[in-house]
Amino acid sequence: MKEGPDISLLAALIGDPARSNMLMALMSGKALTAGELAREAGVTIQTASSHLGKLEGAGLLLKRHEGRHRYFSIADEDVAGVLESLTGLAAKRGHLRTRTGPKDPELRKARVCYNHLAGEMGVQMYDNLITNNHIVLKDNTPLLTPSGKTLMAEFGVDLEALAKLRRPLCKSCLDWSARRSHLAGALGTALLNRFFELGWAERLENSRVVAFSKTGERKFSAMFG
Amino acid sequence: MKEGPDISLLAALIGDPARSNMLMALMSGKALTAGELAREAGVTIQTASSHLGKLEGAGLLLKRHEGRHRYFSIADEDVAGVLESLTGLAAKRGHLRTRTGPKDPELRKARVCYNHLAGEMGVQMYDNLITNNHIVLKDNTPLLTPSGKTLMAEFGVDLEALAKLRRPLCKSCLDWSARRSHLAGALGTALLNRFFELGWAERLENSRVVAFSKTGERKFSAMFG
DNA sequence: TCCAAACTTCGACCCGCATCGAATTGTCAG
DNA sequence: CTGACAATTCGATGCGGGTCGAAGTTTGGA
Repeated sequence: MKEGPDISLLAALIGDPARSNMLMALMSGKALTAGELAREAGVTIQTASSHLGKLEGAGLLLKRHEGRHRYFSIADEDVAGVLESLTGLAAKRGHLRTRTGPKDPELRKARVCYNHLAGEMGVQMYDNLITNNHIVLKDNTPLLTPSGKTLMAEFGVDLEALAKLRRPLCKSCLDWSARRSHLAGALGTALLNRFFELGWAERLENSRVVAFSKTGERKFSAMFG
Repeated sequence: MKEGPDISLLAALIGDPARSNMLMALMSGKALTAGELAREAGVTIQTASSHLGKLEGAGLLLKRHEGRHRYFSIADEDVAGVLESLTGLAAKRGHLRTRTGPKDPELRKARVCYNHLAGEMGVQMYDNLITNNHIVLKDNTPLLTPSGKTLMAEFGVDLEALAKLRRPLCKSCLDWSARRSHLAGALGTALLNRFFELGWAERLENSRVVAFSKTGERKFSAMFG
């Protein structure tokens, strides 16, 4: 009967409100300091430090020293995937947070998921890439076709640089708001960064919202609509 | 900051060892009584009843009355998906249960995942269906092609009956042991049941192991190898 | 060298909840 | 109706762990 991995350790870790708040804050993809995460979770810095130590010990977070700051970030995309799938189930079951902010509609439209674009616009882009045969799915992992590679090169994405990274180029990630998939992986990250570079969009402070400008959204639609 | 669903409730629910043991036992796909689940989790029946009430209240389990027994089962495939993804992460992080039984190799080879075939043979079957173009992936959801439909009909799967169900015909599910996808959904369930009907395999008591006979495995390989 | 800021460690408190005993309800068999 | 079994409810207990105050450690700046 006692077969397989033990999920209770990980789930209990995620199950504490202070820790889950920190994890959700880190789903913005940014690395945050212990102090920022403490404010985010609404606890003192001592408590936060204890939590962060446990999360790091379990392999859910990475810690990076920088001067007298300690920056924490989500360990990898597997962790991000588990958090998004849990978020999806919670949304479906109606377990919403008590204070739903006014930014909820913007979040559903376009937000950062760890390090790539999620929300309606993320799903739209992913669908468009597939229907235009720029990406094909093979055993659940998206693959860039030759036509996709030329498109990315024209758009200013350095595919050779991406290939040198250890990360997989393409991954799919389930969207909790749209309940559809969007593009993750190194390419997903590169595309989102390119949107920022081109001035199509910018990140709202202290939020996961990705705010597209009028012209930015028009160009996005022209390319992926 | 307080945006999106609250995952801490669900995660805390899964995070208790007794409850996670029950959930893992129910991942066999069978409906189990409160007493069986209590034995499985190693707690008294009163404690189990309390846990099961909470799990049902949160929408993770379904309760069915039958005489003086109450049968519990996983609520739906979304819940099963979250549990499998958590299991995958736990396995990768090495959070194994204390007492790993001798059946571990058999589990990795072929096991039941909620109600369909998982493990190496499950992945093998899924890969074969895709490479032979019996299933194509469209936006992460597998679709049965015409050639796939004739194959299933020849194999004795009543596709019309499956279409009448509310469940999606095909879904993909991430495998914690192989870290690849296998086939879930109504078709995945139907195929596994057909293997049992044909005598190719049978379930080991009190376990998720699917034991193929020699001839059963040979025929399976001839079809999906 | 001294101080301030960021963080960690230690220790104590205390709330929450898992756990089980006892009693209650419901169901089946005779 | 009675006894046996399955499960729920209630109440009491006890432990684990989240929380924060205070002290200690590391780093940066003056």
